[in-house]
Amino acid sequence: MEGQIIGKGTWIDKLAFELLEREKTLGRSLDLLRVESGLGASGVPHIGSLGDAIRAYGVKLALENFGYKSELIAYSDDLDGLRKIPEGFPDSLQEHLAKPVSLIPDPFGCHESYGMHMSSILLDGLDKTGIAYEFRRAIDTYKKGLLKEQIHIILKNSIKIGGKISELVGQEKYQKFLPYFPVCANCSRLYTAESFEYLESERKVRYKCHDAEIGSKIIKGCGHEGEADITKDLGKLAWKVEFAARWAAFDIRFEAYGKDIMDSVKVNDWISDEILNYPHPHHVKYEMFLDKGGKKISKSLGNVVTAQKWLEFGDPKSILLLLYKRITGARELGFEDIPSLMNEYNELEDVFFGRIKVDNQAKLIKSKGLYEYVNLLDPPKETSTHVNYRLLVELAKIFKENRIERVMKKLLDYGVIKNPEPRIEKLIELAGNFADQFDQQEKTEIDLNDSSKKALKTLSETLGAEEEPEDIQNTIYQIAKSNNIQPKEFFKILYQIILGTSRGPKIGPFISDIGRKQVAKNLLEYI
RNA sequence: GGGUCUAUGGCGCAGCCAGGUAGCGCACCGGACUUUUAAUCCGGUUGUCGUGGGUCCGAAUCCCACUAGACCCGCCA
Repeated sequence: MEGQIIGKGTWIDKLAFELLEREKTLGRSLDLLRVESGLGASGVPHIGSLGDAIRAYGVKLALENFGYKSELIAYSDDLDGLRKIPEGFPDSLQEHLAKPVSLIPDPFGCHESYGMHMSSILLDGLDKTGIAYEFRRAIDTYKKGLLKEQIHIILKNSIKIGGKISELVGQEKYQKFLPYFPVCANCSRLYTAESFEYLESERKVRYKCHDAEIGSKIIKGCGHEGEADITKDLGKLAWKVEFAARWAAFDIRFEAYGKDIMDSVKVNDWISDEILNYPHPHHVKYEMFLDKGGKKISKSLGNVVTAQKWLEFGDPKSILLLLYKRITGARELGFEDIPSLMNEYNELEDVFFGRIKVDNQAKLIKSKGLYEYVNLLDPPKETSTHVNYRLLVELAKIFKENRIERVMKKLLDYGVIKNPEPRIEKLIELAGNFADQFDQQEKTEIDLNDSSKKALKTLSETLGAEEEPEDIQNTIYQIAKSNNIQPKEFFKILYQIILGTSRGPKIGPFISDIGRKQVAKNLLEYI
């Protein structure tokens, strides 16, 4: 049990600490420690993309907690070319393939470009989770020439770089071409224009626009040959070298990355250190989120885990908890994780306020720290009323009409809560959405013979009249018997009609909860 | 070809990244309640932590090797 605890005891603190140690060794200024997150702007931003920024923000918080000034740059890669049309997007985008996403009109017409449409979805996710950032865009960065010095140095060293890329990651391409893609002056496509010569004194690249293979598709080039001025004309560095240019230009000290771009980071680190003479930022690698096993079949939009969709079922803290609880490990992710995350947050809160005892001191501190990060280091002063999310889902399944009111009443009856609160209303709404979307019961065919119909009729009539709720259970039993139906069968039929399942809560009190008259009407529909 | 991750009760998983009595959900068993089922509540069973080494007073946790599976890169971003 030795070794002192760093900061708040989480991996975030450890990471920030390592970063600081490294910066001190490098002897760089500690006045402002910038962290960066790259936001893809070509695909629909899912929770993994959001994770990159949220985690970087965690590091920023940790640095501030250590007493340093820090800032998160959210950089939208909106000069990237569109490589394929995302699911659910119109085919009209076909003609824009390979063009920079910020030059493609928004197919939904609500933003200035396709790229901004995508970025705004992500930024909205950040806003909703309470992440503060400074937004920068690739297109502005290049237009303003913020990277021009770095581009120049990189292109001057392109032969050395091409060789190194081949050595580090086995990609031969940049031994033949420059790691710079001009936007073709004729057809505005990006990847089709291959640059092959750098005219150093003029700061221009010579390029030719020809067919390029992107994914499994061939994109036709227009055959245009031209020169592009790297300080003025639109174009961008290849990803293998672009990060480095950005790090150096923006003075970035930390950037997390997913394992899919591991190779790019390896190359960029080298470029940064050796070519641009800017010690690369501190990194942490994270695993990608995977679909739940077997869930890949359906690529419908409903299966893409976006922050917006997540927030229909869980609160922002559940997203933060998901991303802050750990960084290592491959993870299969789906909306079905929301209930346990919602409950886990409550547990953490109990630990934080000392309502759950944790013996291990290190673990106690870590749990408390995690709670603080999930609250963006501004934890509530007092604990809130906890309601188990799964219980809410169960109740929401039963009460579909006037849901909030009725579930709230049940919670009061159960003694789970003392008073109705707006916060609980919100929870019921979330759990209700979850129940509606995911907890669909298997629909069973209801097989009714004449005697069951007769029994249902009798029951319906009885329920329609005034009756003591306590007797309903008994009445049902009697009706079944007098119609020569196994009570077991009759109860099953009732559950199928009322709930769409073959089982359920004790039916007498349940029927009075829903309302006898309502059930009576319901039953009639089956006769 | 290169790389990363994963392996923990019957099933699904947490715990591992900062070593200190192996946990949760489902399932299962018992009890309470119920003139049936179920639900609910209370209690309980379930493990050589993939294999083999190593470090340590102490390893699910750290290190090395191996086995199996998943994923990523080798287009592009």
